[in-house]
Amino acid sequence: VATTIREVARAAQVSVSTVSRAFTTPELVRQDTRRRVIETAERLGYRPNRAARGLITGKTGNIGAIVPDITNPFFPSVLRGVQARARQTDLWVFLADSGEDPHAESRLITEMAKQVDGIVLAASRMSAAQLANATGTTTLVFLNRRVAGSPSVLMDYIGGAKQALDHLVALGHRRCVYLQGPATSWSNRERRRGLRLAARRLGVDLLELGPFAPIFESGVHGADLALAAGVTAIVAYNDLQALGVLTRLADRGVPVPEAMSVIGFDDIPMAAMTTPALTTVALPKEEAGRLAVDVLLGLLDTGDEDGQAELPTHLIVRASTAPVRE
Amino acid sequence: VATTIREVARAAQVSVSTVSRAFTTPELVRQDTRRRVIETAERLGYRPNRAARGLITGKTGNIGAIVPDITNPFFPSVLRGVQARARQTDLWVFLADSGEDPHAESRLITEMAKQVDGIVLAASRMSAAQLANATGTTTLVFLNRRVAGSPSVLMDYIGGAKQALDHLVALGHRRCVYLQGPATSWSNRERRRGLRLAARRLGVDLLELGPFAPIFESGVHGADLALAAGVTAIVAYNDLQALGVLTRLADRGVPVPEAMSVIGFDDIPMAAMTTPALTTVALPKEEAGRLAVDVLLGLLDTGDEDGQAELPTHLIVRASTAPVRE
DNA sequence: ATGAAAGCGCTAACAG
DNA sequence: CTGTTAGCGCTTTCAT
Repeated sequence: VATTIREVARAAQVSVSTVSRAFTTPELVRQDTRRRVIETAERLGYRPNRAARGLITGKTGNIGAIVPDITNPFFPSVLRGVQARARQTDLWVFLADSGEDPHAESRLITEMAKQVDGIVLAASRMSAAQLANATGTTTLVFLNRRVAGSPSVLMDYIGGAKQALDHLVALGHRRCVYLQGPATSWSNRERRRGLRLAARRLGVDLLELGPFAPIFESGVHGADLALAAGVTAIVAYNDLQALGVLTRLADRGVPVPEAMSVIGFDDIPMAAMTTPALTTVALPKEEAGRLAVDVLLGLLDTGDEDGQAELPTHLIVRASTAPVRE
Repeated sequence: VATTIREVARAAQVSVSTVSRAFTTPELVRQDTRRRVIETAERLGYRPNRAARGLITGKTGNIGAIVPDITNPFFPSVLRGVQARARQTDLWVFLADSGEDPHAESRLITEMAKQVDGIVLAASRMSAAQLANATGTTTLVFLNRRVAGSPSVLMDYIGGAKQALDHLVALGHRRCVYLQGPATSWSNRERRRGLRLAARRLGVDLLELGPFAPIFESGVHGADLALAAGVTAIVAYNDLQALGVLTRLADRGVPVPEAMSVIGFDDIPMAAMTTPALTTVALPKEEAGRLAVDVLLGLLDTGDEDGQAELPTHLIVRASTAPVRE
């Protein structure tokens, strides 16, 4: 039913190789021949079969994107970046959701490996051992996780955490709590590290709670804990948690930002839409997705291990933070 | 680098055909031979090359999923359903985001067609002409759009709209506004139709505003319009819009639900997390995604045009609706 | 029950 | 610049 290269060749009065060349290495075909071929192909509705091509070139023209939870608003943004950049290079992206399960994640990689040129692995939750095992099956680019010897796209959480605490200190806060994310999350460890560093430098009391799942409900949970701890500010692992904090605080009649300041990480769309709007460390989500594909492409083309790219982050001050009350 | 069927054949002392059969038609291979083959394959880490297989069987083992905007929380839920069901059948899913652009959507279909067995097209924004053109390139299953002669997974918006208005009327509301979604959206037309039907039957004044994009900002915009129109209740095209309404109303000092009732459609995760929590017509998003894949699979297997499946919807009453004030 | 051989649609030497 | 030929890894007749 689909037009093949042979039919085009016959119709255009050339050999199949010429048709093939007209598409893959046009500079090797005489101008007018090429035009004739392309026109004929167009007319016949010919589209090269990528599977057949891949069989011989060894490249599939596909990449994979694996995320822990597609319903976490952070990841759709990343995926949009991945997908947009892939489309520009005529690459297609296989989507997979590991459901926050490291084991499922590792299985997905193995099974996907055969039909992709590489995989963008977002916020991998795998253990070091699983990681070592997965590396090697196919070209992997990590997003939001640093892995020794593997290319990755990172974000400057140390800087972001510093900005968050500087902001809080400028407002007079001295006692804050950090609501942790998943224990398996590299970003959580990194954000915590940044917070600790800054807290020590600034002489701020930093209490760490958790780990918690990166979801709204954890914030609801954590808010009560923070309240009991008597702090004046809460830094959440991500915006989803922070939103949960906001809701719980409102329910308990604690005015934000008057009685408690709240900061998140991510800057998901909803962060700007709540009342009060959320102060948060904004992350370049789409850009990270695009960059991850670039890194992958670079790796495939030149084989150079570009190592780790780190993207800047910046605090967006909205309405959920204010000077500490006397 | 990857193990091929030939190596397995040699190692297991059989021909390649036997290895092939052991995987695809095990009943044609003697028990012990099969076991030996499978074991050898396992040991060698052999995984059949799907592209090569597809070349000859004509099936790729891939399906496509196209959504208008992956950052709209409705779609990640659908995608999760699609992906989960696909994985159960050892199918892989290509993801594409059309960016709400009908033209891009139609191009994506054509380009994707060659490498998939079928496509789940969520909330297609294409015109009837573009639709007619796209049908036929590959097997298409529509989700949230009725297309004559094409299989689709629909939701009962008529029923949902009825529930919403019944609820409003029970609370004493007589004048409401409907904030429309995109003009190109079938769900918008359908929800509007359901609302009109119910309004007529119940003797409710229904004012229609829009069309608007299915985003938060449209709700902000629409809230002012609704206020000026002097209604007591707002039904938004979707939860994102409804959230915008809530925010704007709060900013303008209009208490919800005391001075205005607000209802959305979708039941995105955020709907339960706002203050007040949003009353909304819940849609079976994941289920729809799974069902779409089932329909697609059925179509591919048996070729039967199952026609249109319609999933039930139900109103979830939360805190954004209340009796109209005297 | 198993093997040999013929391709699926395409690209990549290798000749001219 | 273009054509011929040999496969890529696999499934599927057709024999045996």
